[in-house]
Amino acid sequence: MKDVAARAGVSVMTVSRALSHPDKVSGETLRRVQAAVDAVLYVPNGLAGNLSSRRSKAVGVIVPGINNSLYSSMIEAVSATLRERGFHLMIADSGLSLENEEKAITSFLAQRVCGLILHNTQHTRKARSLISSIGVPTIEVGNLVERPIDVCVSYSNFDAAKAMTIHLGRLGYRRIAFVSLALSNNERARKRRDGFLAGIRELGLAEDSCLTIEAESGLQGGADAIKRIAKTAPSIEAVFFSADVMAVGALLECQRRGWGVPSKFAISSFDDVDLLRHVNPTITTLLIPRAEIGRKSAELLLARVDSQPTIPKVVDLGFDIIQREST
Amino acid sequence: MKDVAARAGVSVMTVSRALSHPDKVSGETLRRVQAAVDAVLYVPNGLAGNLSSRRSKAVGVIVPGINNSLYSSMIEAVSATLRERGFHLMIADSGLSLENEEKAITSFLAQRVCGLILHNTQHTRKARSLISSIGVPTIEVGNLVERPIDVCVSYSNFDAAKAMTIHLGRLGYRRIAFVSLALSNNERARKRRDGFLAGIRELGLAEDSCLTIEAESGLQGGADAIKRIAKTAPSIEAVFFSADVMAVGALLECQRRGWGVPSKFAISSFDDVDLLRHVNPTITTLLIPRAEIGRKSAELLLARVDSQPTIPKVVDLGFDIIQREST
DNA sequence: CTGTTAGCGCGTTCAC
DNA sequence: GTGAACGCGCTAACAG
Repeated sequence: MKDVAARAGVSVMTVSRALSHPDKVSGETLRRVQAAVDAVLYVPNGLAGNLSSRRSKAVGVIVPGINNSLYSSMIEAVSATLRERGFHLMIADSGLSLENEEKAITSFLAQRVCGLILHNTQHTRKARSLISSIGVPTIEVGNLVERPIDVCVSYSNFDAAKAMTIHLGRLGYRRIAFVSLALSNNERARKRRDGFLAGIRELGLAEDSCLTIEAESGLQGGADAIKRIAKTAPSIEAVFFSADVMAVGALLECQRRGWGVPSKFAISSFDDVDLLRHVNPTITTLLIPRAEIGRKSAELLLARVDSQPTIPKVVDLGFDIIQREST
Repeated sequence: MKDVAARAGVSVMTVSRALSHPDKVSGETLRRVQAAVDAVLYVPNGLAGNLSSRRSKAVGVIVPGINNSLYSSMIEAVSATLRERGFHLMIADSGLSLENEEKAITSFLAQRVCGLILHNTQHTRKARSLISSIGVPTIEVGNLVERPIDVCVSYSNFDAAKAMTIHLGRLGYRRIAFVSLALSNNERARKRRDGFLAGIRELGLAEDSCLTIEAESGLQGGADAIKRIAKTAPSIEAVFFSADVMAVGALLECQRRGWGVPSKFAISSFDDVDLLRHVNPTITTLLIPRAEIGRKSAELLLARVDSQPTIPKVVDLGFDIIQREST
């Protein structure tokens, strides 16, 4: 920056202003500075600027898995929103471990991110106290909580699972199975299970004619689950796969075995991934507004960073049921 | 840090040493410092440290799309490798636009990242000169180039497409169609097309009995492409979908129409996404070592950052052909 | 509109 | 083993 100042024949301060607040500088000076910047291929040192002004333009995002389209569609929306506003995106992968999340938070805080987006609503004690003692704006995503650290932007896993269960009941299915990811260490999965059970009760169905099982994620997990159900509970009429692409794995397994869908098993899923619209039959599912959650989170976070006044503490972005051929 | 020093009854310098080089400090002092750190919930300011030591621990990664499992599986591997070594990950999405890439590079350089990973081998002039004038270690990924800016870690799109084409020829298919993403603005797609044509020539097939078309990405793009081929070139025997999940979209469309695969159309794909193993028939494809590319890129980048001596300029991680039921 | 002064919070370099 | 001074590159707060 000194070089640029010398070359333009002005002070360092003027260069700084010309770059940060172009309107606070005369047109002539501005031109000279810009010419000098181009000549030297000057790249301002954002770190030094951050240190001096005591604020950074980096946002930290922590997700359970980067290579999972549900999270990455949210990240993409966050990324686009941040870029529009000139902010940077730092990403860490917690792999559903609270300890890893805590490490990532510590690491982000050490880099003085101006805000955090956490795809998780459970945290270690230390993580919570760190965030609140530093006072960094934080958006929690992935589940609706009543008392967020700061701000929560999400849909309700409980409500969504309950709504789908009731939807299946209204379609006439009375023996319904619920397949989820491992419940331990996964609050979202537990909330969905609770929503399912609430739906069963509200429908007035016999709880012992229904079923709750856990499965591995992925297509294989779904295929395994449907085989297990056929073997141990053949009277089941509908299966609600509450995560991931398990429903597709189950459908493909049914095709391999010549089992009709929905005649032998009706199938429903939780997220509207592209694939569900392309298989035969198309699969009934919930539409979770992942991209909108990302966009809204980033917007509210930046509003918090600008310390804009009243911001809602909890934003429920809802969900929709997409009825298709598989139910 | 001042607070910590006062609380521990030592100088700021001693605190700094206790945190960075614990072995250079007496056990007693170390204990007192750590107690003070815990008491104040002190989080060291990494930015200030970077500024002072003139190096940061952040790596910038630029991909054409965050929400694309081919890139995100690479990113995940990068993320894991960086975390092991205590480095941070910044991500930007260029959307296949060179202008956006240049902006992202400028932005990363301003944040003084210690290295760059670019999923792209074409860049604007300004981007190239910026990188080389700053001299920041840079890994290019996504296509094998002879003269990389710095280091290139990839597979060869040309060789892979050629190998698959020859594989199809050896299986007896003589009229082969090649479906790719839009060729403009996409060097990888062009290299694959060139590889296909080279394969056709090497097989000694009549070029006019073959076909090259462009399609939209995604399942729908594949479905549209196979319909177009059936209509305009029904004599085609095998279709090589050179990107994304188009092959699955095509297979599902064939199922809807009752067209046998491979009897009416043989189908092959480019990346071994999980789905290809689960549909009926399973789909022949290329295995591109995306995760290994990510891991290797991160490792070589960190080696460059540590200014380790001789590093290969071009690393070819190869590919494999996975023969399945669809061909 | 422009320049001057004084740090931002840490690491480096020397002394002690 | 420990501490004091200085500077990294920039910007906030004044003064001119």
